[in-house]
Amino acid sequence: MPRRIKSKHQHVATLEAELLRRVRAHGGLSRVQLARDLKLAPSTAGIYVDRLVRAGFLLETENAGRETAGRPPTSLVPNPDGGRFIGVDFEARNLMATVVDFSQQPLRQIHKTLRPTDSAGQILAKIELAINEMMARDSRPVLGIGVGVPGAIDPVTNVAVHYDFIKGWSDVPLGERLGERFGVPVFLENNIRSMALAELWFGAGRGLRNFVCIGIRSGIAAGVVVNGQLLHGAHHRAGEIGHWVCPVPAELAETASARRNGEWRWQAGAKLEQVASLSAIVAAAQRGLERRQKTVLADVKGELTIDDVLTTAHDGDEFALSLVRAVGRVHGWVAHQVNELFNPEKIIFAGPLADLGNLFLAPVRETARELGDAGRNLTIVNSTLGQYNGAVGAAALALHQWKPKR
Amino acid sequence: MPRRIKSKHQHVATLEAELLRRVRAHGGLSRVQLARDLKLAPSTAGIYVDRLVRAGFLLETENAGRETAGRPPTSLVPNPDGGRFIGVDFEARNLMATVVDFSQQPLRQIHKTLRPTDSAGQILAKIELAINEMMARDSRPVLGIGVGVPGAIDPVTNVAVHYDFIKGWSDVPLGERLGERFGVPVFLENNIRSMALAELWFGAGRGLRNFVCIGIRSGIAAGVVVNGQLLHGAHHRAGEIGHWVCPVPAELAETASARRNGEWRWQAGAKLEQVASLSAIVAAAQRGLERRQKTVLADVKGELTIDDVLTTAHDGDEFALSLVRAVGRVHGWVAHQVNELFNPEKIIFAGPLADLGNLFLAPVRETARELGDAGRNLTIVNSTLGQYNGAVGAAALALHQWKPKR
DNA sequence: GACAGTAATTTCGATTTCAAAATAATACCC
DNA sequence: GGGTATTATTTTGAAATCGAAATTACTGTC
Repeated sequence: MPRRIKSKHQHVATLEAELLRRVRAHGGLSRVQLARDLKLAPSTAGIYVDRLVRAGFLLETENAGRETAGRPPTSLVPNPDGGRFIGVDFEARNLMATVVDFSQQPLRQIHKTLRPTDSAGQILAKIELAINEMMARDSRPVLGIGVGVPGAIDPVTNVAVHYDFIKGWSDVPLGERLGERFGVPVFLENNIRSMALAELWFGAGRGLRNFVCIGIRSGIAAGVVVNGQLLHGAHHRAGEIGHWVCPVPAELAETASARRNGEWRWQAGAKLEQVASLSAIVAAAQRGLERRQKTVLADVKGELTIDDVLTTAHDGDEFALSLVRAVGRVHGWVAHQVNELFNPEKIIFAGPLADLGNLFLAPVRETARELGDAGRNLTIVNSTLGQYNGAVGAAALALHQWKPKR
Repeated sequence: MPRRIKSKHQHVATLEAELLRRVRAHGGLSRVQLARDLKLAPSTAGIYVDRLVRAGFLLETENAGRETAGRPPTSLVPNPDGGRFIGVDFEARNLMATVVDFSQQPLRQIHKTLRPTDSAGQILAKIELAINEMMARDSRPVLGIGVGVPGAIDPVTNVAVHYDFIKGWSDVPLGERLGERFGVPVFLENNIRSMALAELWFGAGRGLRNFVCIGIRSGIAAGVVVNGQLLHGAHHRAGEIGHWVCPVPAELAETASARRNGEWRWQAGAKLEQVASLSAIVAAAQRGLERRQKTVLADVKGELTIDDVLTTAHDGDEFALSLVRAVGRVHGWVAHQVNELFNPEKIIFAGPLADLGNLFLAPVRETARELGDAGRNLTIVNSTLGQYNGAVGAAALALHQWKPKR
């Protein structure tokens, strides 16, 4: 399907950007391989590559010992000194930022804590502060900034539309504001979707064209990649499975009567976020403590946090483990439903639960297998990208959307 | 994003096909409007349109009284005499076929009944018979054949991979076979997806870029349109929500104990197809009769059919109605889940239940609204295309995929 | 070490597509 | 009825891209 681009010059820049993307994704390509990949004539690929080499975005490298006959290809790699990109990822509690060089190697990463009481303005200030820190101390120019924003965004106007958990976070013209402040292009994306991009380019989704990344943090959402592209939906709200109505395992039920029978239960209007998110786990743990469950969590001083529950589970506490397993079973159901609807190659779980490894993953897989035959074709894995996941994805977003000037 | 096509000539044909698609979708466009739509220079659009007019695929028409200043545009319409396309749609019980002219006006439609005992070979023969009937009696050449196939297909090799309800229906090289027999290009698509295409081009999905069509027949599946394109998934199995694990309303529960409390219930492993498909309705009705439910269905002689239940519901029988409403509630839940995940502009229900109108739709909408706030942005409708839905979609598939020879 | 074989890249018109300017066909105003 | 504004289409020369034919830089063989 041909998709034409407005002006001829814009089109040229788009093609150059596409070449850069390929080279980054698959380091060490030759002109001919690029031509084949992008369905260009070899001569055309040559013209563009030469231009990019001359502009300092690509480097020609010697390639190591070769076996085959024929003129050896000249391998191309992105020039690390081509420029830098900054990625920021935040939600209600945390802000992560990273800088990467032109070959997408991370240079530096920082983490800032946000207070739940911070206003939109204060958070904006902290974002700008973080970006400032990342810009400093380097001769290579910053070419773009990517931001993973919680809640809904409008990628056309680059406005952050709304997020429940920050006061006054409505219609924030984030793109415009940062663009003016720093004088470089700014790219926004929803934050679970930028995590999915990180998986697509660096993580478990590398090389795949169809996968789903499910992020479990305070809320739950999915980033869906179809044909190598992120799914946005009609109003950029695709993937909000936190509002899915789901079954509730006994361990996570709120009322005593619901806990009584061991089976899963349909509870009118039970939302996935209220059943199987990090905050739901904390709430369930607290209910357990009120019931005087036998658990080392009882010794925790002060407010119970999700880290308490997860480390306790990791150390083998039976109660904490039972919560993790129950949540895993719910997400096994989620994986099954998602698999039947999308038929992806892989489902990737991201967030602190994924860091627990098999403690979380085993019940997910087991439940998914019980529910569907198709489960056998499906790979379910934990993300291994860690907590800078979203920031790296945001930086990569900027890097991929950016186009060389002509 | 530029997508380049192999050979230059193939690309030209692709562009011509794209122009034809636009003109058909939006009859009466001018050269300039086409150029704007496809982001071509007006001069380029002119060249291609001229070629298509000369080839007899487009007609220039006088346009009626105009108001605005400026040179009036010359409207373009597809030439009905450009050729014909045949569409076939079948599942275990029925086969529908249609011919449409080049402007996608249906010329003739036929319906054949299939026996559950028919073998793959017999069904193949009936398909060829139906196509033969559609080819006859017309001077305009048949340019392509589209087939809506039940079960999984491989659109690359044009092989029908598998379908449970026809004996021996595995790896049928349908595309190759029909192509050799009739000497024209053959295009395959899964059944429900061709219904979604019909909605996209002629029905409730016209002009939309994101919607979901849910087909309720013997099984249940969804055809998902994202950015104006059908979703296929990694193994062409996307949309198989018939295997979703869903809640079960009391009216549809199988066991007496499950029926006891009025609430919905989570039943381990209850699959949507076993709960809320046409066959599930018949089964639930039969269970009701065994319980000696008061209903006019008790008077039906012979095997109970889905038509019996639906007409009885339409006539106001309280028991039959309760089944329809319960199924409607389940699909309200389905609509909610689909909406949260895809964020489509519309959800369209197709199949015999949709023909019941509000009897079915009201409980769907009510449940969807109860479950999610987002439901307010969402339009849920019944298909109005009737039973030739799939066949028309298959014909349109051929028409849209077909490219003029150069 | 010359020579064939092979694959990558470059060269060289030819074709496609573009942007901008010129032309055509209408409505509206006086 | 003639001039002006407006929009659609066509013309025109230039830029992008192509396909095929050199050319280049290797490996392997005698």
